[in-house]
Amino acid sequence: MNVQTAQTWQSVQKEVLRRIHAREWKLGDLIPNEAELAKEFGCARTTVNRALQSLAERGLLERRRKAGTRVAAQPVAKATLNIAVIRHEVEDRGARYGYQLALREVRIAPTHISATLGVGVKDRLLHVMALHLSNDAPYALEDRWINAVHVPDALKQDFRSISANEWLLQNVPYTSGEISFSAKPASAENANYLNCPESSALLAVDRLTW
Amino acid sequence: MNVQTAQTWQSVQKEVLRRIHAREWKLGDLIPNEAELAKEFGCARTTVNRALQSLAERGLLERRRKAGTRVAAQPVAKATLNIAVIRHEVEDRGARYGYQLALREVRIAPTHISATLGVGVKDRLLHVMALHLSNDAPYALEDRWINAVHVPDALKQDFRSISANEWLLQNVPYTSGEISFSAKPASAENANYLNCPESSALLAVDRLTW
DNA sequence: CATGGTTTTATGTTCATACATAATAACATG
DNA sequence: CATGTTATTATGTATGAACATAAAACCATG
Repeated sequence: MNVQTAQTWQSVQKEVLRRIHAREWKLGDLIPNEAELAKEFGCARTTVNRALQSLAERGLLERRRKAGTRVAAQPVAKATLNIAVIRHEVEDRGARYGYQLALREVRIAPTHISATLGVGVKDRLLHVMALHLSNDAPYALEDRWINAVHVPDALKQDFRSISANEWLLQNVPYTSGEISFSAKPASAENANYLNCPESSALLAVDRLTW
Repeated sequence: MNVQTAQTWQSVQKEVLRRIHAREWKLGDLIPNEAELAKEFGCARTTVNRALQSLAERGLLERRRKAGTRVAAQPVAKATLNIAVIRHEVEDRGARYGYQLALREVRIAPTHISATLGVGVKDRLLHVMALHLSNDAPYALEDRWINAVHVPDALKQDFRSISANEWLLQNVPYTSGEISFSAKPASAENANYLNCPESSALLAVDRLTW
């Protein structure tokens, strides 16, 4: 009953982490309940609760009422990645940012787009394509479909001086979405915009946001 | 002073989110302090604190002692992505998983590797290359350098039946790291292992974990 | 022995209070 | 007027007590 003093929830968390790493508590193991840990650490249960909850959010612990807390059997590493505005991405590297609108139209979307967005095949969407430049060299091609029903203000924007990427982030802070990464060879159209050889390896970031 | 009842920290969070989205609080705005919000919502400051802290973690609010809380001027969208074991990735898609060790050696790493890992140029690292198969087709090529100083047990593993990916996750739960995505054309070596044309577009996931 | 209700238990959350801490603002002092 | 010192203030955190809730375990009843 290794009583310690000066407990903050971070220090409790640190100790719990240590035990997991040191394999005192192995993967899948049930760990002592909050009350016991509180007694051992000499702090309030609330404090232990805060520490464990935070670790559960990170995916290192799995907690269920009544069942108790166990070390995640399969510690799904959760990474948080910061999705920045493309302009900042470029500027943070010390490069000069440039922006160029390539296309802006309101039209019926291709079926695979309307299906993914969950809109009717006949619904009109705002379609914007633009080039982001880093030191005048093509950096990224933005190809975006915006549902005008949810973002009516977007129709008023011409996106000639500000990118949809940045405008949306400033005007429609979103809270949830999906992202997927893939690598694709450059299509003829891509190659044209990006000024690169056809079928070069491109990083495609598909986003879906609400 | 819109007093409400039945406040949970989630409901407070929801209301704060609503105000941000409704632009009652605009980007960069200073919002009322915890005590005021608590009074308005008719709950304890602790509850408001919990709600705001969680939103700050998500990157929607910026908080500084004494300075107060403001809506993030640049709402850096933070996405949490789950890094699964490759085997599960494959199996979750209903495919048959296969694994094949291609190379296992202990050697001095190339300078760009040792530099990134922050080890001496003469330090010996465990180098493992392996192929992950999905329905017998090459799915991913794992190219891994392990610092034997930090993970001595890895030297005892031959990685012939379990991948380094999975073994490490099970035996060395890590807590922090970096990930970067990029697209690369397949090198001759890659193409050989993955059984694909040279210079096809590959998604490269560079990880650095402690 | 299946089934449904009841108890038990571990986590989830709220609250009031108290004190800690960082950072700004106000002030004083040379 | 620059510079260092001292309040002031908003967030950060700990605590014990209380009640909520989900889920497992137990038990009775047909």
